[in-house]
Amino acid sequence: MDTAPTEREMEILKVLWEIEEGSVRDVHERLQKQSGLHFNTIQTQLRIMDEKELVAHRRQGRTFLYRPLCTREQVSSRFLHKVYDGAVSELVLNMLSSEKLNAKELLELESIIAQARQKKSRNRKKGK
Amino acid sequence: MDTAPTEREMEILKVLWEIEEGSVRDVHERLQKQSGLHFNTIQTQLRIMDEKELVAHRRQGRTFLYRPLCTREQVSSRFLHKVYDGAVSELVLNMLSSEKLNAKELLELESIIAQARQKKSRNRKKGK
DNA sequence: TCCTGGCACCTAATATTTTAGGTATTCCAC
DNA sequence: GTGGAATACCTAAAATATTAGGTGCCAGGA
Repeated sequence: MDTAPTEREMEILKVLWEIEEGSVRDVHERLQKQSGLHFNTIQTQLRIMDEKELVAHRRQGRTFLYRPLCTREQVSSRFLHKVYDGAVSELVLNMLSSEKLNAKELLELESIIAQARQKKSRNRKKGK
Repeated sequence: MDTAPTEREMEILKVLWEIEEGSVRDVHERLQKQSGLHFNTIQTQLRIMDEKELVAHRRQGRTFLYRPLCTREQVSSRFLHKVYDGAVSELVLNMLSSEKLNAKELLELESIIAQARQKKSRNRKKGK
C-alpha cells in the first residue's frame, strides 16, 4: 500500500473491510444497488487494485477471492496527517462539532479514551 | 461544495485553511518547496476549484484572493461517513491504536469530550 | 515614454481513473 | 456430448485530474 486509494477504490475497499474476503461477484452485488456498476468494471478495478497492492487475491476453484491489504487504520492515519498534520485532538474536536453526538455516545467516547489512558499507565508501571 | 476534493485540491485547500485567504502566489509559495509545481498549475487548479465551488475569490486590485468554501469539518465528516458509515467511536478507536498518543494527549482528548458532554447536559437543562 | 515584472486568461498535452465490451475457458445440467 | 452460465483475461474508450506553455494586459520604475 503506497498509493492512496481513489474514490472508487475506497468504496470497494469498504466492502472488503466488511466481508473480509470475497469474489468479484460478492463485491459487485453489494455495490450494485447504490452504484449500478457493471460486473466487469468491478473486476477491472480489483485487478488494478491488485497491481497497486491495495488488495491481494487467492484462487478458490475458478474464482478469485480478494482481501484488503490496505486497512482502515492506514487510510485514516493518512487522512489525519494529510488534513490535520497528525493532530488527533483537532480532528476529534471537529467531529464533535459536526456530528451531533448524543449524551450516550459522548459517554462511550469518553470511556474509550479513559480506558486507553489507563491501559497506558498500567503498561508504564510494568515497564512495558 | 458537492464534489469531493481530489488529492491535489486537498493540498491546496489545506494551505487556504491555514492562511484563510491568499493569492495564487501565496498558495504557490507554500506548496513550492514540497511539490515543485509551476505557478500556472496552481492557478489552473484554483480556477477549477472555483468552478467546483471548493473555493471562492474576490479581486484585490489586479490579483485574485482565494478563500476556501469547503471546510475541514465538511471534508472530515465526508470521510467519516465514507469510511466508517458515520461511526465516530470506531474512528477514534482506530486513531488511538494507530497514532501512539502519549498520556498527556490522551488526557487532553478525554477532557475535550467531557467538556462537550457537560455543555450538552447544561443545554438540555436550559431547554436549548 | 518605454520596459519589465506580475498577473489573469486561454489552451492543450499528459496522466490517471473509471467504465465496460468482447473472447476464451471451464464447469454443470440436460 | 451440447448448451448455458460463470468466470478470468484482454482491450480500449470515455471521463477526469494534473500539468504547464503562451498571450496579453496593466502598473510602476527608469
